[in-house]
Amino acid sequence: MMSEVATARRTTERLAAIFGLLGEVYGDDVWHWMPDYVRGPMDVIAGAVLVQHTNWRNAERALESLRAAGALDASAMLAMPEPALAELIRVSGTPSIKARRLRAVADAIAAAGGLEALLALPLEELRARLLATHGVGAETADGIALYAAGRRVFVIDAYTKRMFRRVGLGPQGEGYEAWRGFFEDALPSADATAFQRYHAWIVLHAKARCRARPLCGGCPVAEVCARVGV
DNA sequence: ACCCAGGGTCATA
DNA sequence: TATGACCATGGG
Repeated sequence: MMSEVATARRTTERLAAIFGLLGEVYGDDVWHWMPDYVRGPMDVIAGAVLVQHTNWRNAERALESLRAAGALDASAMLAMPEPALAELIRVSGTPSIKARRLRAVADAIAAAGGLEALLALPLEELRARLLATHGVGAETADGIALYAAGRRVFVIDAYTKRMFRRVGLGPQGEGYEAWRGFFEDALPSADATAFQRYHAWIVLHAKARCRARPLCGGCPVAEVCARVGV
């Protein structure tokens, strides 16, 4: 029986090996997966809401629609009737729901005294405010904290859980906080920029035709799957 | 004609 | 804590 310390070290080594290989395949350009039209923090925040249960293609169309209407801005969203906002983002699906959520986020921004003020809050305060916002759950909140505020937060999504469970890694339970803590604790030397890359790589890898047989042969990056010991 | 997509809320047990 | 209905559009 390995000691707890040895097990933890082994976990860290395996994670380092996996992310090292993913890095070889996908490169260090974090923003490669998040296209050019994402120009700033507000784009990231609005995009995080718009992409919920929707593909990026449609989320980006909705984002461009907002930008073209001058509505990619908290005060502009609050000044607009909700149905009008919904119409702008219809293409991303569930328009009335997302319009309400965008306005809730805009409220949170205004309450904090502006976007920069919100993003500058201490991490725990930032997470708490985001989580208290209608339409913002754990994943969306952490996505904002990581990519808009540049905080050291490991974003957990369905891809991450599936992929790492497949290789026998992960926390005891399946709860969001357990998963987040697992990566943050097991990767002590990784900073916020590294976490941005890691999450991007996981998404890219999961979308690389690994859906049928995740992390095994048959996908374009099977070498990664093979070399991490699946 | 299905099925899914980078979720979250709300109700239920 | 955990499961299910619901939202609603575009692409495969």
